[in-house]
Amino acid sequence: MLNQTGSLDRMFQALADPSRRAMVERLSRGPASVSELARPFDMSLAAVVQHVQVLEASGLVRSEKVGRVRTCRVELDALRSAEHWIAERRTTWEHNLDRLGRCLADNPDDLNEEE
Amino acid sequence: MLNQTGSLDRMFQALADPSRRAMVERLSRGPASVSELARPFDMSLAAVVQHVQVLEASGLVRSEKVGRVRTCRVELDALRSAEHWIAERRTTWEHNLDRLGRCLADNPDDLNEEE
DNA sequence: TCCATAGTGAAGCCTTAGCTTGACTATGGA
DNA sequence: TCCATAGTCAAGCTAAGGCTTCACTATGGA
Repeated sequence: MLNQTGSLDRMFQALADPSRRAMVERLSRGPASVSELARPFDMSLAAVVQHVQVLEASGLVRSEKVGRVRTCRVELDALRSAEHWIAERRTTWEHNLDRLGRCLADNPDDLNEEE
Repeated sequence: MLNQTGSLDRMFQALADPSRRAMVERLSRGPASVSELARPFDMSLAAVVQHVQVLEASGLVRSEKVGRVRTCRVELDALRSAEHWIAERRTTWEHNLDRLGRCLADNPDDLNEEE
């Protein structure tokens, strides 16, 4: 869990590209070869391979080659940790708003501070 | 909800930078001015302003200027929708693994298909 | 044995990101 | 009224990102 900064960088960076998100989307429905991943795209195979490499470097996807076919699948833990980072900030902020709300409800005069 | 592709691009892109994540982190603990956001960084104010603009364009942060101070705060909905995208893929894949597991448990002979 | 399939690797190209600096514009307190 | 504060705007620079093409390397089926 230490120094996850770089890995979060790579994960969010990986998810920032619509083609790569589409690939993750596809892989969430089951493993696929690079060529299968490439099918929906109007893009060279080489480009798709590069996207897969980015996804793999980010930890979001794992792949292994059997014969001449490289099969890719999503990596649950990485998905979880990206989700978790966001959830943490969200809930922190939600609790803040909550406290603020209760505070305002308790002291209705404080809308304009110190007035 | 339609055509959220571009906005997801911008959100994940925004979260891909460690400085910007640190700013979101800071803002999740409460609103802050641009200068406050800048304080922890060894970076020009202008650079920080540009980060804030990226965050704002992504929808993750909202800001408003009062007097000469621009106050920033995180936007809950955007945070939720980024989180949601990941959660969807994750659960889809989790259910897949689940089904696979049950399937293998039911037909222990299918480990090598068709053999 | 031959050919089509499935990738790999490297070079190059153009665009975008993440800064910097320097000049400039409100604001607001002493 | 003046000056420090808090931003804003615009160049410009370097590096990274997202492609392409082309040449090349297994594999596996007919």
